[in-house]
Amino acid sequence: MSDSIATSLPTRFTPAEFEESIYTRWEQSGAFAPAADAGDKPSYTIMMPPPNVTGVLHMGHALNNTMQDIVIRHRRMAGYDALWLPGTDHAGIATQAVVEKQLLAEEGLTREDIGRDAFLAKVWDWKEHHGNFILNQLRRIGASCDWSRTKFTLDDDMSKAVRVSFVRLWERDLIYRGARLVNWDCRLQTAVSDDEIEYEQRKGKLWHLRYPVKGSAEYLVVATTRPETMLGDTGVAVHPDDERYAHLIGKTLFLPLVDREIPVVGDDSVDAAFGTGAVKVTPGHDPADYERGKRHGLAIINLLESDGTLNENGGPFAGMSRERARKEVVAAFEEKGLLECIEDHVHNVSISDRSKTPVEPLISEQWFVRMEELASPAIEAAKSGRLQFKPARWQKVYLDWLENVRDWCISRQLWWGHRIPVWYDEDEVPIASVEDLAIGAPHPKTGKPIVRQDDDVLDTWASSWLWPFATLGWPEKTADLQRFYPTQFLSTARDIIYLWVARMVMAGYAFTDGVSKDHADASPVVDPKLCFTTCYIHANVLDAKGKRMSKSAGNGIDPVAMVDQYGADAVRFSLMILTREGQDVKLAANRFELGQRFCNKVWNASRFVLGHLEGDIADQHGDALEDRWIRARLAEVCTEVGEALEQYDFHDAAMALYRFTWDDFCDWYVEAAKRRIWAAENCAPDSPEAAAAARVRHTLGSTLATLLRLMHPITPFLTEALWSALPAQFKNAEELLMTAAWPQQAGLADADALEEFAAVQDLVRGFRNVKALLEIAPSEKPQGSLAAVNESWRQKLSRQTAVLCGLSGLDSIEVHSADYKPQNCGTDSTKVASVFLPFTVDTDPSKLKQSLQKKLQKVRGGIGGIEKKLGNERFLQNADGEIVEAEKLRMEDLQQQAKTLQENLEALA
RNA sequence: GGGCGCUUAGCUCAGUUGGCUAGAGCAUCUCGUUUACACCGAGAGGGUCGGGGGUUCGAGUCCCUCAUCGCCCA
Repeated sequence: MSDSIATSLPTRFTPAEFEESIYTRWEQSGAFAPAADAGDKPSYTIMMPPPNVTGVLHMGHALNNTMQDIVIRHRRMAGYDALWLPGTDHAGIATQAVVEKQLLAEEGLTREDIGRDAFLAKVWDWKEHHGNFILNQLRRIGASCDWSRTKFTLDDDMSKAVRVSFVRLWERDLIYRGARLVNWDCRLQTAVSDDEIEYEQRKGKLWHLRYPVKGSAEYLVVATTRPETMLGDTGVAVHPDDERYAHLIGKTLFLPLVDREIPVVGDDSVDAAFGTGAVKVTPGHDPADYERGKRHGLAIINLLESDGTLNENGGPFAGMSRERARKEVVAAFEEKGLLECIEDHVHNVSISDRSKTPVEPLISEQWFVRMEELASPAIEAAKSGRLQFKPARWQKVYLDWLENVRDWCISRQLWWGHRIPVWYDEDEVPIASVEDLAIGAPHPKTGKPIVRQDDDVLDTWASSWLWPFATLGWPEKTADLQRFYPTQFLSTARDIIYLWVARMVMAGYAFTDGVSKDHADASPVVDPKLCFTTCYIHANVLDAKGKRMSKSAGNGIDPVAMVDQYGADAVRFSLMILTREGQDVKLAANRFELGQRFCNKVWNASRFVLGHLEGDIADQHGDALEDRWIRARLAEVCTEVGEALEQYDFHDAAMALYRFTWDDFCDWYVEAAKRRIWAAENCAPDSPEAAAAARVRHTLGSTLATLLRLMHPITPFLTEALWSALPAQFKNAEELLMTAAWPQQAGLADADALEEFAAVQDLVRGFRNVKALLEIAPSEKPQGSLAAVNESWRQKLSRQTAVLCGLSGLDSIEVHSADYKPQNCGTDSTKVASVFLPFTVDTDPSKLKQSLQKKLQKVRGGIGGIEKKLGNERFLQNADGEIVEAEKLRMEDLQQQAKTLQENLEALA
């Protein structure tokens, strides 16, 4: 190797020294953004799922964004007008909570203390300072998104989009205000949706309470996990078929402590086997009871203030916290002799995702969106196959939710977010408006003066469901919208299929009529309102024990720390190899060594190649078997990787590259190529050896160049660094690999070369194996010989003695025909030939014998299996002709091998 | 209660529509520092594919059932 490259490239890949400058080069080249003029390129768009603006990059983000980056890099190279648009969402509850906490800690103030406007100014201030943190982290993993189009869900144009969407739904009468039992987060004092709730198994108690029956000495005993809610009971339900209580249905009970008379009703929903079989009904504070109450016309009593303390309906317990009221209520029952017993009980508690406190079902006034009508085109899109899920099974999850969709509570009692664009006149008549309505201005419908705007804000999802098109300028018919909508690929986590994926699809159909351009000149758009055609549901990243990584459990692995330690390419490549489609990935930090080793291997193989590209390089390929073989393999791997990426099979693409690079290129081709390169070192520049070496260099260089292109989407930094060291003749004037062309056809299909070189590999393994078994030192170069099974192979192998010698570590090889039977030799046999190495004086053939016997046994086992098949009439009748033929051929091979193994063993004896 | 997924070598996982003697990486053992790489090279050992039943000429693969673990919905 010449000194200049050898000394300029370190022997190990040191990603930290390259990554930053390479990222800067990419960014400064402008290649992250689609070209100003796309010509007739078809567009390919990915909208990045916007992380929370408060967020910190975790492994799930790293995995998801790596996949998106791979897709967009591949499409960009493959000639698409490729846009990957990044952004963040304003994460109403989370962000408000962060700033409230800070405000309290630093100034001892609550948001109410400083007022709405001042508080919002503080949140914006926080966002300006911290809001880009997670996006900057994405740069570290190499994300090639178009930062110039970065969006935030509270940007002015996004806010406009939210208002327009709200007003359009309003005009279609799909928005209504109603009293509903909602999940109330008492800490954050807002409604949260069903989807923002986690269920946690907790140990609790089951209190058995006695309710006296009116006009009788009897008690009806109810069991409850929440005794304090009895203050809001308006009935007791039993199963109509439950004989224990049949006589009580229709009777009246005295509700203790509050002296209310409540009825006993029969209801099918009661599980007679649970508790006492009698259920207290609290329609104001339990969803199931709410339904029961509706069926039986029971009153709804609300017991709670918005902070979770009991209100005046709590009677003597008013003003107490839920916890205190529970103790006091139980004590009161005990005192009156109405507490039957207390059981231990494990039950599910609903926990608010955001505050991690138990939610209270609470009756309150909220805004809702009617979903049924919006859901139907989204259902149809999936059923017709226009919307594809990958893995496909997630379609069922999507459809299940849409087909049973419930109305969406879109109001949140927060300040940070899109304030609901509804104004009221003095009679509380509401009206929605895109433009602000001034206080005192006439109500557009009633003409009476507007007195106030609704205080609440919209659920964050009510802005992110517009993400695929609002980010492109909707509702304006912008050039971007026409150019990049609809999008092609959405990659996200399974737990937001409902929250986000389904709603985006609905929004696409509800709002994007006629916005996309006619793509007929490029890729025809089948469904111009379908916001993406493929929804990829990525794996969950688990810790080494299979538990979900979470901040609270402290078992997360910080992707940025992993990038620091192993390099971004190693992290990316490892994730892709480890993550099989549809399969969660268990991760420990040391798993990234896999990618690190691979990157180092690529680095060093490239060092070797680049070091030898400083000599004369021919403009023609080498013409040896191994040259033809590596080109044939390159053609195969090129097809494999291209197809895998088009189908979003990231694991398959990474695996194909790993196999080709390590096994084929490094272990076989480069090793084989050394022979001719070194042979030329002592020859004149015009010698045949020098000419051969120049052609080998061409094949080495061009193979590496193509390999770098193929690898670039997965390991962009490494390949870009190596690309810049590659001589111009291999680069086709493409200075930046990131924007270089994807190889459509590389290498050269050559079935003969594949078969012949596979035979050479078998023989090399045979020689190496015998050499090891005879305990010949690797540095020793004995003289070998081989006996080909037939004349055709004898001739072919005669031409490959040089490469066989070089790879097997032999001095020379004699090629004989099948009848060649040397004495005192160690042997092995392959499909096409037996190999022989002479014993030395102190050879102990016992290991060799053992090995041959074992192999013979295995081969005979195989023969037995096939004999059984071929001897079976029904196999011959039923199996495909091709299969039968293949079995017969295999049989011949195995019998040939058994025969030579047998003979070779006898020769040893 | 309903649905989905996992179970293959010591560990982590691949195994297309059923059809080579079930593969890889890590770990283990032996040998080696040969001018790209010890984050390396060569060789080796290691699995009755969770249990049972069925369909079939043939099952890791399809069907039934049981078990285990995990996730989602109610």
